[in-house]
Amino acid sequence: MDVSPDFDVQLGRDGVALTVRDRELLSAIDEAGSLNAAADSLGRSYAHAQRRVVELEDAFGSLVDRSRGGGGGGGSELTDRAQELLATFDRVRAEFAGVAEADETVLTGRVIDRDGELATVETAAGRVRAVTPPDCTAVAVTIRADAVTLNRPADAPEPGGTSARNRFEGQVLEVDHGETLARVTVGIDPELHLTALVTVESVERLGLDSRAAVVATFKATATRAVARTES
Amino acid sequence: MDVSPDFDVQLGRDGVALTVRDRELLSAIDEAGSLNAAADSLGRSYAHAQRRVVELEDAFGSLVDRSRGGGGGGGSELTDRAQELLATFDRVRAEFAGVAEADETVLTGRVIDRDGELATVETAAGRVRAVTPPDCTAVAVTIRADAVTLNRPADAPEPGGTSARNRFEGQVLEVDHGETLARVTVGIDPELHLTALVTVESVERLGLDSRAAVVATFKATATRAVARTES
DNA sequence: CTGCGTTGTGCCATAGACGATACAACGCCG
DNA sequence: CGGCGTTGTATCGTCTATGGCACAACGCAG
Repeated sequence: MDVSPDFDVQLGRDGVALTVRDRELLSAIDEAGSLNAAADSLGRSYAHAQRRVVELEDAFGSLVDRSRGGGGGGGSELTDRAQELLATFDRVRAEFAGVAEADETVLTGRVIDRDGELATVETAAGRVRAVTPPDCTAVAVTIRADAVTLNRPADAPEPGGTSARNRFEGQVLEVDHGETLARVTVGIDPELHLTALVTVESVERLGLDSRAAVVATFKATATRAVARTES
Repeated sequence: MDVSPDFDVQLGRDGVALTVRDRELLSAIDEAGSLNAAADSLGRSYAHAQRRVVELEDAFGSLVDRSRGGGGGGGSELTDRAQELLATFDRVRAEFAGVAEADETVLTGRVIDRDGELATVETAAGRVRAVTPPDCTAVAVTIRADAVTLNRPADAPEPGGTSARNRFEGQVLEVDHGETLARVTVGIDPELHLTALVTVESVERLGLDSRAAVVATFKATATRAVARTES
């Protein structure tokens, strides 16, 4: 189904959420040097922008040093705390964007063992360890392509020596070259393809031609299962 | 700064976004067997719920089989497509939730080489390969704890044999045991701590006691950089 | 044929977010 | 001392999402 995952990021605190809209406002204040000019450059009303800044400061602490009167009539600039908030916002947003874009492999299976948040899921392709919500046995397991590491069979880490709890042997079926990133489809099983996102450089270094043997590994903590309605 | 990242998931199509609110509505229809009872059980108005279903179907295709008249007055049930949409929604939401919860390590540095989306960033602790937006040199690199794999030094994969492009040697500084998951802080440098989220079982299997030597690896494609305002 | 509970539709009310406008307060500067 | 551009504040109007309500259409059960 061709739907596109999308998201809105927020940084919450004291029940107030700093949204992308607020991020734009603070950023504009930083550039314009005054709340008034910032609201104007964004095509927003000064009144609302001013109120919003006060609301945000109630929750997040001092964000904008404002002064009125004086040379040029006054002005405003961001505090260090506000700069830090903006940086955090951008980082979080980038992380979410990465997830929204990422290809993913979905396996269906059943929980055969559980230990707290972690479960072992029996799937058509074998057993997968994944973070799993409580009280469900029929699950769908999602494996993000950027979480899958590919290894040459000879150099693949011993299962006992790595924290990557999931390990599948397979062969390269297809390499979808991008400019610097490549999407590699690994056949684990006639029924199961696993997609990995790796650099083109890795493709060349590992010799990931079609039919090359590879070992795919991924961490249990990067793998999420969700309850599946039995149909 | 104690802010909590939060998010709203949506599945977009044809300019219409299926939100968490819509997910609740569809789910309630599935359980209640009628649009009327569903709206009622959610404390929402039937009129709006009905209109919303039509809006969604305009964009996503047939979602609810509705019939009026007949035994019991009629009723509604979800189509397979709707069930599939709900499952997709849950999977995406779980992925985002994982990101929102995850601890992360932030490194600041400068881009010293760039090849399309990928860049090499020079940081205090060494060079990191990360997905990087265009046109920026001062960046902050985010490494999610669930993307970091820990290896015993003896079993660590050869840099040439794995697609994990980032590799740091260090020693365990602290292990924060949870029930089944543990947050391991690895000292790479006096200045740099890297946090990894691994299973408790891995902690025991790898013997991750304090001061144990480990090799931390993570993929470039799972590492995001964002522009940083030079201060 | 009537009753009943459903879907479908239209119209109005309400609440929240936001813009528009007006005006006071401030403080340097000529 | 007055001008100027800023911040601060109040009030009103608009837009959008949503709830409330009324009523028609439907189709089986009795």
